[in-house]
Amino acid sequence: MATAAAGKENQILQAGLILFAERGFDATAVPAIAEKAGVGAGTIYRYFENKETLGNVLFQQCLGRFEQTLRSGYPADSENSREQFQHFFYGMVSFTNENEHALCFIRNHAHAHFLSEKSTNQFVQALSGLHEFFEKGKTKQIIRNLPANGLIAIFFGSFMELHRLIRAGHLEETPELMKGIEASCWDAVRIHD
Amino acid sequence: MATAAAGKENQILQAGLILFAERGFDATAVPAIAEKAGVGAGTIYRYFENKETLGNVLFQQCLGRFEQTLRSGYPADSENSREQFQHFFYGMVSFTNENEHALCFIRNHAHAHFLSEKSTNQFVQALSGLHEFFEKGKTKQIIRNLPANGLIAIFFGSFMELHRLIRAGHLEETPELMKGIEASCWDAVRIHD
Amino acid sequence: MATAAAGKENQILQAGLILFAERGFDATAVPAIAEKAGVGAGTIYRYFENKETLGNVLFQQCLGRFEQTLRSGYPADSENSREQFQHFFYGMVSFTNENEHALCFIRNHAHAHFLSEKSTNQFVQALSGLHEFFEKGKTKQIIRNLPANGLIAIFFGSFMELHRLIRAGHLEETPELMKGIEASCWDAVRIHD
Amino acid sequence: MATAAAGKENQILQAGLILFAERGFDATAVPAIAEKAGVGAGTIYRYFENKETLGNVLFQQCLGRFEQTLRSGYPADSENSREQFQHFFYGMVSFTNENEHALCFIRNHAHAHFLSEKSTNQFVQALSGLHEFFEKGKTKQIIRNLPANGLIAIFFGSFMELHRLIRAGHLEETPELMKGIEASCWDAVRIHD
DNA sequence: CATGAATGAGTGTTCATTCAT
DNA sequence: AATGAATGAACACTCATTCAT
Repeated sequence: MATAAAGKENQILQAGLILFAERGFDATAVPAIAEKAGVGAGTIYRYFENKETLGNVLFQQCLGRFEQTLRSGYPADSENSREQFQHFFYGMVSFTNENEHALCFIRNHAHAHFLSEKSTNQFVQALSGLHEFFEKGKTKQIIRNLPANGLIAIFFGSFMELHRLIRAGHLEETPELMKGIEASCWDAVRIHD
Repeated sequence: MATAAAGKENQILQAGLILFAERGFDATAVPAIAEKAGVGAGTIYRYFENKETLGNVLFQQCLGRFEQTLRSGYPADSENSREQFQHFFYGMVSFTNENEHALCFIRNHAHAHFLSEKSTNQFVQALSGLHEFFEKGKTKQIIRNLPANGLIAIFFGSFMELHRLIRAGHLEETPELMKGIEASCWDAVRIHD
Repeated sequence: MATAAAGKENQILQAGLILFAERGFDATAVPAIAEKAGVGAGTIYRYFENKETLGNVLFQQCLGRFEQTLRSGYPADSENSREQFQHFFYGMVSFTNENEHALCFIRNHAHAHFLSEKSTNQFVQALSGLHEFFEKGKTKQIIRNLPANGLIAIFFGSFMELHRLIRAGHLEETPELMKGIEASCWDAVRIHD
Repeated sequence: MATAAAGKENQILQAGLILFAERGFDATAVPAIAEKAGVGAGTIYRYFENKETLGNVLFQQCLGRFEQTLRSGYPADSENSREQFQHFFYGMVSFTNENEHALCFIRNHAHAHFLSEKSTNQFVQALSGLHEFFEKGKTKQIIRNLPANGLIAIFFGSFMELHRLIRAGHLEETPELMKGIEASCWDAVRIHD
């Protein structure tokens, strides 16, 4: 079967993602990943040089998918900043729903010791769309005059924390709630008359 | 000597806090804590049952101090919600400045595997002042009609992420910046006319 | 194809010899042998039961070739012991030159843990010509009255150590040097008037 | 007990020496050393950075003792070269008797992959007395005109091989035998009239 | 026949924890 | 009370060997 090999690699990546997201990188044993992936412990080392490499591949893969989600369908030419912001917001929502552990993993390991420079750069890269949006918005006097990475932090930090609450069951993800949160985030970053 | 013992305990707590904040709980070795604390490795086990206990004590202590900071001087009777909000905001700011590693540690371990139920509850408890503030504000039609823990998440998440940027040197903590951030956070949670 | 199979077996033997000689048996991985031999790792197990067997086959083969070299052209009927000794000496010299890694491998693994009894016996067997020569020489009062295996040890030990020096580049193999060494070895084992 | 700590280190060194000498460095597992030494596996790492370090410490220690044996009581001022040579020979004999596994270990690992440069230098250093002796002997026209390291190889190689035979029980170490071997080695390196 | 992906026992090493001092 | 040497279970990782293809 041609998919067998790729299958194993994916099983390892998936198992690693779940365990890293749930327990953290340092608290996850390689044999535990192997067991969850349904492969032998040695098999992991056929696909990844070591545990750190697996962590970095996973990190970059998640960020790549995240960036993809934010970019695809972005109304770049629109003059409606709010519409663009909503694209980002609901893009992130759908990303979290489609990639159950990805954002959790990214969030908890965004500044972890095992990350390579490439991984760190990927993080900046993934948010470059938002960065650009905020910069443009500031020149158009629509977005608050704060450093763009600060604005990203406000938006991203809020979102992450809310995401956790929802995942933990402390908040129910209803359309109304999401609408309220989106409005809140928007009001946090925009200029008010 | 009673103070000597208390001194050792504090040295251990301080060393543990710094290392847990900088490297993470799992990546920190107990002997490393002992060395930084200037005590023998075995001494740690005279004051704390095990590494997890030390982690939990530290977590609860930090949150206790955090809660204290938010509570002390709170203008509970004021009718000016904005003033109350500013108290929270600048309380958090001064807390981070006075407790260099505390918020970092809390942030990175807020949902760690080693936390006891008591620690988790302490987290909720520490934010209960904010919770109350938001609930009252909602009845007064000043605060957005979102679940209080959601509002906390927005405020706290933003603040944490910004704190990281500042600590990493990517953002400079100037009075203007803090004023801008405070306004942003306020606009995120309040109702706009 | 019969030759193809034999070809593979020889490739494996050759690769194994080189790596065992250079790195040692224990420090050589089977997949490394496979790679050097240009065959799949599994193929090795088609020709050899396991790594130990490969080591033993190699050991015996090298010793067999060594014995062959010493035997062929030996002036058995000569009354000139020195001439016979020179045959052994220069036979060993030419063997080392024609079998770059064989003596190295033999030397470093002459008493290795993986050797079977048969391999050990082969070692004695390979030197039986020398043994006989020394025994005869002793009865003829030409060779020193020491146990034959002791005389072999003196001759063989010297030769091996010199061989290493030459291979390591610490000594240059010139005809004069070889002549001097031969004389030295001969003086070590013969009776002096 | 003051000797307890030093005792452990010595137990580890002794156990390591025996196992490395008998089985070889690569074929010896660290837990096996620990077991033979009667200590926990982790204890080895309190005294030695890693297995390689243990190997190098052992190598240097053995060579140090060897050099000491050769140096102590050496009749440096004697004009009698034969007497000096006998000092070396019987020094080596007594060294092998007093340090059962040391020479075996040195011999089998004299060019092993794990040796540091310092260890390699120590090897040269340990034989520097012999080197000097041979060089002086050559100028005095007593020693054969061969490179000194070649002469060392002849002497050392013979001795090593004989040592193995004796240790394996294939040769009995009697005074007569040793006298004969000494004479043989001397005749190997000296100039004959 | 030949392969090389897959395995898991075994390796060297770390570290939370204990305990004799 | 305080220590830190000692421990051994658990870790990340390797490699001889197997077997489906």
